[in-house]
Amino acid sequence: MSKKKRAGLHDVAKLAGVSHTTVSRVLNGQQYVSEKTKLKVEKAMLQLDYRPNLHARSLVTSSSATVGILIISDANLVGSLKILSEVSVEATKANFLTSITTFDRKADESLRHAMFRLLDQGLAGIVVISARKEGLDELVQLANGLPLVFCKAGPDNFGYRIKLENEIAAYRATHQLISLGHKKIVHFSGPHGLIDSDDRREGFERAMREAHLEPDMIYEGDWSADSGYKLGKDLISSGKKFTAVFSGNDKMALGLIHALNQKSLEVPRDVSIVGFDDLEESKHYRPALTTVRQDFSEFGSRAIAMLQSQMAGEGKPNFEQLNPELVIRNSCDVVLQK
Amino acid sequence: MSKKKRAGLHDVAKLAGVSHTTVSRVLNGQQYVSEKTKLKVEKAMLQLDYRPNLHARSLVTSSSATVGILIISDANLVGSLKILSEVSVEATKANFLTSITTFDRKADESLRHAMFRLLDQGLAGIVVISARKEGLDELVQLANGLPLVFCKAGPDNFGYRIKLENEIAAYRATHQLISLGHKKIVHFSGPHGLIDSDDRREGFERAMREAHLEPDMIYEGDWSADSGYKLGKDLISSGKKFTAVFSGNDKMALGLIHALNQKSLEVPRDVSIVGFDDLEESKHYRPALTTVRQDFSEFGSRAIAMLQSQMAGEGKPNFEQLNPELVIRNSCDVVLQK
DNA sequence: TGAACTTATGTTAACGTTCACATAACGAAA
DNA sequence: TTTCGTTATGTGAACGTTAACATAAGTTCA
Repeated sequence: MSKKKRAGLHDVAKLAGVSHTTVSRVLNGQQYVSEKTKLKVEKAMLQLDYRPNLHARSLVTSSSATVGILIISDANLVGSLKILSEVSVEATKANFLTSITTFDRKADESLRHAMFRLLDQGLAGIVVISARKEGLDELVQLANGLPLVFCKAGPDNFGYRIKLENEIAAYRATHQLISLGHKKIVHFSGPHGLIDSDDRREGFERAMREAHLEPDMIYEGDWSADSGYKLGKDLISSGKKFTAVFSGNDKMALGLIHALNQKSLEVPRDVSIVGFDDLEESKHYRPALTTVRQDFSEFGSRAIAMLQSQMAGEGKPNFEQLNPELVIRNSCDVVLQK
Repeated sequence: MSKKKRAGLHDVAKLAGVSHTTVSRVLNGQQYVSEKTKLKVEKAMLQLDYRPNLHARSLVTSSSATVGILIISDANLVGSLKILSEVSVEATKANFLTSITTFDRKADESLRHAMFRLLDQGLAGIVVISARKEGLDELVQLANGLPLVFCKAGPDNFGYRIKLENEIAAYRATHQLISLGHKKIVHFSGPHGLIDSDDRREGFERAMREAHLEPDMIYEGDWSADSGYKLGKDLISSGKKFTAVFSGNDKMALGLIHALNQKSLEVPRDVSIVGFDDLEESKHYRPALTTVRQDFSEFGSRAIAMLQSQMAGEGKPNFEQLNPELVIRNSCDVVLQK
């Protein structure tokens, strides 16, 4: 319960018998400090348990070594949180602090306002994590040159963005089904407007068209297993013929399997299914799910690297895509005559 | 690309024809400002697009309206991230900013060091999210009176803590199995030392003992479906007799079901299972899982409320527990003679 | 009428840094 | 020796706020 005030540069300086500027120089590892005084100062710092006052530093330099993260929340919050965590860890490694703020599109607050929360802190850069691109242009303007990186969705004309190659992955997943002989293929998509949903749907459509199949059976869910279940029931009761489903994510695929099973339809005997995400547990579904593995692990390091390259003024906008991989398991089979 | 410097209090003051102190008073909504000048000042602020410099403010008040969140990462990162998100949202509602830092017990960094990252920022309070209690006492000391709240694990003698009633929930889950006539009940626990694992194991043991059953079949996993699968295979090949399993979480239960199915054992016909968590998808497992629902939704608001009560100096340490609920579905059945 | 509050505003000094600039000490080159 | 460059250190002014204190103007009341 020491009521003593924290030691400042001046206190250290006095103890070490030097000027506060010299202490500052030692603190920032600048040149032109003799080894001898450096040692003296460091000893004094230790002795006084000195810790620099970041606010004072930021005030004078008008920027703190902090990266801000703006999470625009949507259906798939967990995914965004994983990216958040990644970014935060990498930021720490690069000696940045992390400040976050969440924006909920349903809340009665403007995105502008949320962005100001970050901007007011005088940050070194901002990472925006969003699944929709609406309103994101405004952020670029507001940032006004401050280093900025978008994860997942981002404005079309803005260079610094990181996303998965959803379209290609979905193309491959669909193609897998087609190459097994399926022709009546259904797609369960995520909510309209989410970049993941849209990209995957487009990949599906492209694969179908290339095979001269009509991509006309598309059902929209909300990523939840519940919605997959509901969509499955709808699909079955619609009486439409289909032999395979490409689900926009694994959880909806699980719900679908449930719905199928309730009508005594088995996977892959009656219906083949490909999912998307490769959740840790997807291999334990019944049957084990063929799916697309997403690798979030590089989001963080790439985001920070992009931020740093902007800080260094290196320019070079680079649009990075991360490459998912198809994992073949038991939920698909060659098509039977029906 | 306006190269103009941001307007400060002085600029606003000059434009409004008052002193910067008056502007400061308007800014902070203090009394003793006439309506007339208040309007003048507000107009000037708007005109100059004034935004206060938080660093300058923090420097003089030596505290920023920011809550820090320290996440101590472990096996169940997703759970911690959900709490993080909750806390952050509630903090924003209460007009706090949020600064986070992650600490990985496996990294070659000390917990001390991670805590200093937050402490150095001169925060208004800190929320610690940890699944293990090791090393947490030190944090209380380091905080040195700064408002502090622990989510999940916390030092035994520290008042401000929020956790689920894991022990009671596990007791009920186990009791459910016992009341269906099961006697040979296995428990799949999470990693030793995690507060969730330990509490659930204790609840299991208490229920067993009260029913005069020996809680001697306890297997330790790591929360993953993979580990549940592996444990399931081990259990089966051990040849031990059992009719029910209380799994420490739903994912391990899923892995277990997988392992059981591979040996042509069906749930609940051959083995009854109760899980823990009630994941959104657990009702779509095959069979739908009887499990314990965890409600994280109050973690955030309670944590912030606790922080605020400490800031206000209200004292009153209160140890809050959140109450989970048993959800009965199809994975349990009365015991058959075996 | 003026003493004593209350309300409204201004003056000035912190807060703990960094940074531009001035200066001191010390060799090396002339 | 003088002069000059390099290295080492100190001085003092910012940075943009808040807060203690001083002062001015109004209002109440004896």
